[in-house]
Amino acid sequence: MHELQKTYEPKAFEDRIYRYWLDKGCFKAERDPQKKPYTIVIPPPNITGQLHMGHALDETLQDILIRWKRMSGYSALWLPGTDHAAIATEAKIVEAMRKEGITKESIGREAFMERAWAWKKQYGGRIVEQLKKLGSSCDWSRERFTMDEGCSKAVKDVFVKYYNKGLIYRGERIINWCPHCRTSLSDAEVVYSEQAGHFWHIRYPLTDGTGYVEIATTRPETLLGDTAVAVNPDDDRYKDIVGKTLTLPLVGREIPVVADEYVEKDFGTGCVKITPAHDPNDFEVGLRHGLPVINVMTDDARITDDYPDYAGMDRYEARKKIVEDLEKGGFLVKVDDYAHNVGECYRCGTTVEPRVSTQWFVRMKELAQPAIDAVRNGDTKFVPARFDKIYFNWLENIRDWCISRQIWWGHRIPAFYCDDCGKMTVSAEESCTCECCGKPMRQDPDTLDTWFSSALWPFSTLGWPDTDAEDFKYFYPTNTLVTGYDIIFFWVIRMMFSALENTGKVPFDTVLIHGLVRDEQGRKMSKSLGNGIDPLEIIDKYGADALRFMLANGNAPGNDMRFIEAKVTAARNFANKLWNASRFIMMNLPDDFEDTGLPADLAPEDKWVITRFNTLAGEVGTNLDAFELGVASQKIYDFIWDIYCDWYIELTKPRIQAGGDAARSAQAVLVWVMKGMLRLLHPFMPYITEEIYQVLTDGAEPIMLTKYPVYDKSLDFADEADDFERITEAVKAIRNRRAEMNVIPSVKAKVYIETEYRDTFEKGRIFFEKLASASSVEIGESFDIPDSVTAVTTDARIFIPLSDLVDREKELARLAKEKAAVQKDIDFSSGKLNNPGFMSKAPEKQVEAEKAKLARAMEKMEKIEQSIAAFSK
RNA sequence: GGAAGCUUAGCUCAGCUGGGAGAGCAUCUGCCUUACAAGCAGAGGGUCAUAGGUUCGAGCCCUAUAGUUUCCACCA
Repeated sequence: MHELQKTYEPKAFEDRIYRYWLDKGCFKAERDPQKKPYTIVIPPPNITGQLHMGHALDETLQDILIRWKRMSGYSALWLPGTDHAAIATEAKIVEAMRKEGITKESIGREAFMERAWAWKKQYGGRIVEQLKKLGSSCDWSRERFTMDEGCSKAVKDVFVKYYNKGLIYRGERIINWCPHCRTSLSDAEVVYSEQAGHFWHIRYPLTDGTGYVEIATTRPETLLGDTAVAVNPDDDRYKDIVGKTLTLPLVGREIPVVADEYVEKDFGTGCVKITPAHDPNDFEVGLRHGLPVINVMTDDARITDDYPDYAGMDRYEARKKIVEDLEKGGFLVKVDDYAHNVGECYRCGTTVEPRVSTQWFVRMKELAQPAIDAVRNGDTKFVPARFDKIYFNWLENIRDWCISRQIWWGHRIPAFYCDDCGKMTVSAEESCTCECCGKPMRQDPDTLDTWFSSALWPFSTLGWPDTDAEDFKYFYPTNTLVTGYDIIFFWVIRMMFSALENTGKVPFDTVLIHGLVRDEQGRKMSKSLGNGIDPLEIIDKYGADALRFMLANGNAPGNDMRFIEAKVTAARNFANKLWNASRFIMMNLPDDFEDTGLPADLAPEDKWVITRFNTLAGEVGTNLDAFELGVASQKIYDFIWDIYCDWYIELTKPRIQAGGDAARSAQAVLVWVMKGMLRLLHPFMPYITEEIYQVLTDGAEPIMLTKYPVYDKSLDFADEADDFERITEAVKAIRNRRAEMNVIPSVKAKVYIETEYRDTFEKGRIFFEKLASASSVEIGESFDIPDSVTAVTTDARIFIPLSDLVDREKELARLAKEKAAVQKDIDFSSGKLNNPGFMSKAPEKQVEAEKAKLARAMEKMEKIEQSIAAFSK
């Protein structure tokens, strides 16, 4: 057995403890038929990622839950893994190659994939190692990756199944295009930000030469692809020109004027240029009116060769040139400043270009409905519940999901084409031969949206599509999904409908939503602001336990929190407090101490602390059941610091110093409560609790595999505990009086306690000496000690004869003030009890409580009045 | 345009199904009382944004208003 070192230094043991858990196989979940399963699948961090505060919060909450459930008798599985992060990873690799002067195209798909896998091998494990520093009790033997064999099989199977059911289709649609990543994006992958732009007003002349219409646009370069101008059918200004044609400036194309409800009469000029290939709304208008779709840009947003004057220019150069040319040609009417929202790629921030192209889509309507129903009928619930509104809102307005990406790193779309006859086959096979021509088919070059595979994560990681897989049968559906509100759209929704469609069950029963960790000023932590705080640095400085406690404590689910270093310091100080308390206990244990549980001969203070601990255990369980982790941790903190350290340890000191049987029973209770509170705290601060427990129990067993305390009726000594508080109340009253009068602790004074609870106070005699600086204690029915300091509690009048310090005037004034305060209590309580409404409508429990309160106040009032009378003599 | 959150002590935030407002930090006063100065004992500090309403009773429920943050939609 090693001893605890004098100061709390988390660095000295955290890594050692983590290895100890790994060596003992503590994280490994067994499929124990005797136990109930409890499963969490980790939101897989990107392999490109570095641990940030968001992860730290997310993992901490999951680890608290999984450790608590594991200690509560569940077969608890926390399944870890990583996400291949298609676009983000490909971007990193392309960037690395660029530095070497290589491009994707120059080395080809196969060589690129080799590089990508090598990159994954080298860096993909980095974030996993960082997770371990936090103390995450993941079952690493079950670690998965979204592109491993099993997950890839699940992806293919789902794709083929969806296709055969008509849930996946391929078609030419307008999609969000990132010219930098050169791929399509889903709606969820576009973020909007307001930007200062311009509104260019341009004249389009009527072909018959009878005039012109004026349109306004924020993107004049798209003029090249205009195939109509639309007006509102009810707009009298333009009634006559509907059906006529215009001559498109610079291009010379003849385009019709069409009438469409989409156009708002009162906005702009009431005339809208229609570019079906480069605007989602225009695309719809185009469909309604059978307009041609003319794509004017390449995949990197340059003008195509069809427009020689602008060919090869990027869209912003082209914009400039086109505006100049319009001006020269007399078509430009005016330019207004205009702030508008611009869509950007969520990965690289490049302005998205809406673009018509052939892509694969998931038909969402049929899939969305069961996902809506599952939350509506409570199969899955959000914590806090308000997030279901966001969920419903998104699902009810969902559009088809564009799942194909024009990148190479990811799951390749399992569709094959025959170049001879044009036949397409969708198949999970590696390769296909054309049914008609018997020739090898060419696989679709595109890959799938990274979220397509993460949507299957809760079941693909457990062995699905093999529905007989033991893990799948035992651990699925999972229980709690812990994630930030910012990825409800990306992930939670897609897991919901994917699980319902493929497994017939919801993927989890609860979604615990947390907020963002912001900086001290409340700003979002971001790379560009450079205000991010590295969790690893914090762990290095204060320990993982302090960071975890800070993240879990005093925060309500779903709310953002600020990262304030002082809060970590406070958590570290708490750990230090616990550390020192355990040192105190251990240095006072005899070498032959045998831990045989609670002794038979419990002192009043023992029953008091045991009762309070027992109550705490009950409350913590209730709070954890309700996912109120912050409330639970606060209660544990309060108990350890205020009850155990500040009171109970002090209360045991007389017995410890006395030695013998008294000391032995005190030691036994100290150890018993210490072990209990270490267990309660363990999910929050796993390292320090394990370290102390190991030393305290001489390495008998890991605390993380012991039983989590729950309320135990046989340990509830409520009446005796309440009785004991007459003593603590009196001690506090004496301390209070002494402090007010600036009497230092080394100045001892005799204490006379006048009370009807003489037995109670007799038992607490020693505490007045040790905790209230009493030189000696007299307990009696009635005292008359002139010129003494008085302290009054509900149950006692206490006289402290510090005659030279007593100022009668001040003392009387103080008593008068106290009297007024108690009088207020009496008025309040009797007011309530005299209120017929309260008496007839309030629950009986309330009425009884109020009566008891009044009785206590009356008792105290009587004592104050006695004291005033004595002083006034 | 639609939706949600927040507004509680100087600061950062808790406050469970409505029953006389709490913590940490900061401030002030004492104290090295041999587990802990990363500590101990005390103190001060709040018309719980505003205005109505429901209720015997409202920080908590309802309505409106103001400020603030965020999400969704996207009128060219």
